[in-house]
Amino acid sequence: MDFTNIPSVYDPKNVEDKWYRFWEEQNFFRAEIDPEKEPFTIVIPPPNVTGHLHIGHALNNTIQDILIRYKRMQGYPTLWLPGTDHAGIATEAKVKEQLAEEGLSKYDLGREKFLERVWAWKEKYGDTIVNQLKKLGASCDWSRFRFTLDEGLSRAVREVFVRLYEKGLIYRGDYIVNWCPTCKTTLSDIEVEHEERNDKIYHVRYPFSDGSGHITVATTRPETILGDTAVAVNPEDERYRAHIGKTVVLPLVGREIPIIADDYVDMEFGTGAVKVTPAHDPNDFEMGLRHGLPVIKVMDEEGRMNENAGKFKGLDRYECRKALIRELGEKGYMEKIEDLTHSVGQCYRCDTVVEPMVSKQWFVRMKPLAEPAIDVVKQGRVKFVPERFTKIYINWLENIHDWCISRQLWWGHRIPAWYCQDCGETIVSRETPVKCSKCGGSSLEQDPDVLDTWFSSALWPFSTLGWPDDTQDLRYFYPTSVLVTGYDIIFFWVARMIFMAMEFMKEEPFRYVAITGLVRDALGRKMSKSLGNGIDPLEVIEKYGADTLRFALCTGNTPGNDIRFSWEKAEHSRNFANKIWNASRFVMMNLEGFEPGEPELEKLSLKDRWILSRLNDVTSEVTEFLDKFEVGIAAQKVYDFFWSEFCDWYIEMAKIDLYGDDKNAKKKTQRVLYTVLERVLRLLHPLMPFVTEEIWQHLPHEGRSIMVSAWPEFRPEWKFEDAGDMEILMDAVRGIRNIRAEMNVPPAKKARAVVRAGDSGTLKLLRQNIDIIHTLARVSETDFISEEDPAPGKAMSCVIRGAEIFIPMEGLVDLDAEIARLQKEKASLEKEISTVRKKLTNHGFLSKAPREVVEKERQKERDYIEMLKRVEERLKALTELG
RNA sequence: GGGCGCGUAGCUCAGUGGUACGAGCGCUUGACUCACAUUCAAGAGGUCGCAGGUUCGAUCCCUGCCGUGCCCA
Repeated sequence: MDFTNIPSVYDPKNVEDKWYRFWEEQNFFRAEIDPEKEPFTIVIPPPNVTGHLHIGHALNNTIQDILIRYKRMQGYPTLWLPGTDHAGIATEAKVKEQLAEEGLSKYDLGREKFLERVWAWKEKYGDTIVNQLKKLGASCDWSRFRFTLDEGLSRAVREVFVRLYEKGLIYRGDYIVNWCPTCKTTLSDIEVEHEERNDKIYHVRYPFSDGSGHITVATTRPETILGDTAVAVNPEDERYRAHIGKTVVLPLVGREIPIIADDYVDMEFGTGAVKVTPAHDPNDFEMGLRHGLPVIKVMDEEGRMNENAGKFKGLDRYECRKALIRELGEKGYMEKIEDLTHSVGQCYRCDTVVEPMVSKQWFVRMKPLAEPAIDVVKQGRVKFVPERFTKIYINWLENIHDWCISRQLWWGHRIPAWYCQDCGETIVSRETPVKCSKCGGSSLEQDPDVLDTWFSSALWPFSTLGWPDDTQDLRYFYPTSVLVTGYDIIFFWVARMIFMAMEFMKEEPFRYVAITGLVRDALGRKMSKSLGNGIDPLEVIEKYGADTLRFALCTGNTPGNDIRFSWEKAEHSRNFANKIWNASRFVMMNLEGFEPGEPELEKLSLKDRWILSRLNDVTSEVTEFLDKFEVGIAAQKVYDFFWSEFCDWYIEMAKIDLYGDDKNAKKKTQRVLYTVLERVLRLLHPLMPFVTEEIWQHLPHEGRSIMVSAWPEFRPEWKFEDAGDMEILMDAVRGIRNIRAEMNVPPAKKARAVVRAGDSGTLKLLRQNIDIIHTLARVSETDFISEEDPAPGKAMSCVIRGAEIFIPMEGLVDLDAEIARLQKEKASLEKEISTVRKKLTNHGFLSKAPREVVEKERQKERDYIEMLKRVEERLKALTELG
């Protein structure tokens, strides 16, 4: 076969789609149950169904695919279960935007029509992200694809809701919740983001009812004055003790409210007296409960003042604030206004300032559910990688509040609760009830709200495998092996999956949680639309290929740490893909007459033993690091080996045999080249699936695809004692190259060399492998002289372990320069010797350090002394010559 | 206020109780050498944040401090 027509630049276009199609057609992604074997399972963190692939997805899914491909090659029945999430708020927002362009609101359409629109939207865009994952090379089992709103998962959601309700772990009640006036829905506590803001704090006088003066309270939200039902002070506060029990008149409102004492009040903050608005502040709400205060809600769901706000009714909360400030000032109630920096809660979706509000909602009682979820992690049955996230997780669950799960949206799982219009009974049921279980009435109305999207994704690891049915998949693939996700959703998702799994499966949902960091831009900034600094992964794929994107995302990646991504980085990875391509091209071009087979051990030369030995090391290392989810280090190891050792050294040395006359040597070298290349391609496959497949299919191979070939293993017979001797030869080559470079010897001009070896071992080593030095250092011939022979006069020299090499320069030598160079080398050797000696004369070191370490130092000392001796002799000779 | 991460070559980051082996980019010098100029060769460049402690030995372990970023309250 003629390989010379293979282009010298790798072009991923066509190649990638071709192989993805091939893998799919061959059913390689499909997980098959094999009861004899232990499975390896990952469930995908389901992306938003109408979303598109961003760089964070690319990173996260690349890591999953690497682990899946690696384990698949190791022979595990491997399942990567894909799917998408209906993403209530986000999806509704998009469809609402679309409607707005037509001048419509979702209320204009009504629930049913609106949902039709959303489903249509989902049909249109739901495949986008799936196709993008395929572009990335994701080897998901698409036959098991799930969507959080599909029938099976919806059944799981209902089942969980009903069981928790029956157990008393889900309840409905009037509590303070976070309300987003833009999204017009409640939010759970973690959906509120706190941000420091520069604001004002208003000191307002509340006159005593008896006319004996006033008490001053401080607030950042004056509009809530309208809903105040008390003023609170700390019982220990001397300033106010006498006033406790009195009443004050609420400015502009006229309502008489009591002054109460409560430990919660911070005497140091503001004036030490606080207004209490149970309907619009979580702490005030608690205080209201303790003191039996009335709850007066003054705002509606759009953040406008309601009928309880009197003449302010209809004003937006901020307009109302302005109006109140003006009027309080005019009427002499405003004592002062100060600047204040405090943190303000905002909606994580739309950044609107969240309004705490009392409202009737559904909640999950968290304490009983949190405990097993804490225990399972403490017992190490679920392990976070890196470990430090364990503490964050446990700390959160230990301080958890009840979870508000009802959302005032239409897109989602409707709450399976019905209210009897006749008797007011609440019916929670798996099936839609036809009549009231209490009064038998048939006018039942289902709760209009839907569940928090995270409620359904919390069930993901088992609902996707068929739960609540006892399916084969569930029995075999659960618990899953590892969850790969970002630290930003540990609370949202990871914790919730764990407590739901402990409640319903009585077993952890996954053994490991591999945490990834954020992908930032080249300057370390978060990628964002507003900054315009985002990099579209599809653009990277389009330009450089998916392998390049994957590799670029892996290198320098440490679990749990943020990484930076830039086009430069992508280019470097592209170069690596091209390097693999060209090295493979070289091997293929030199396989003429190749007879497949293992390299015959007894025929191997030092360079062969060295590269096989290094391949062995790298195989172990890559395996070990992938097992620890350290894809960054694994990538680095295989990169270094491939580029620096295989390409820069072994291939260059292999040319000696390939282009030489010894047919046997050629045959042997072909086998080594092939073996190393083929195995390193397999090591690379999980990282760069496409280019490795493309090349592998061109190479002689057994099996249908590299993706289902066996993961390479350490081979004991490739462990060679003398492999390290290669380093001496490499030092010799580097030394001569160095001399040539310093003396500006043109690359085309071959040099002569004289070797003076100190011991027979080194002499033999150099003699046997002199062709390596000749080829790589461009030396035409070498004379070997003995210890007793004088060194060549006008020559440059380099000292390696056990020998020195001279390059006669025929009068071109700049003696002074050479002397200066040697003196520098002498000084550096002397420094080394002095540090080594310091250790070797230290009794503590000699008696306490491990013997190998001491012996290593001794050997070092011997080597350095010998090298120093040679340098000194050389210096002396040159000085005399000068 | 509590918790956590980071601080190593000009830049971006790896890394380990035993001389920092670092890597990429950048920089200097040379080469279109028959796989690759998306390349090859050679080189310069670091008190591994500061101060203590543990240890025969610490960049890597402990304590404090400084700078920086994040999470939670």
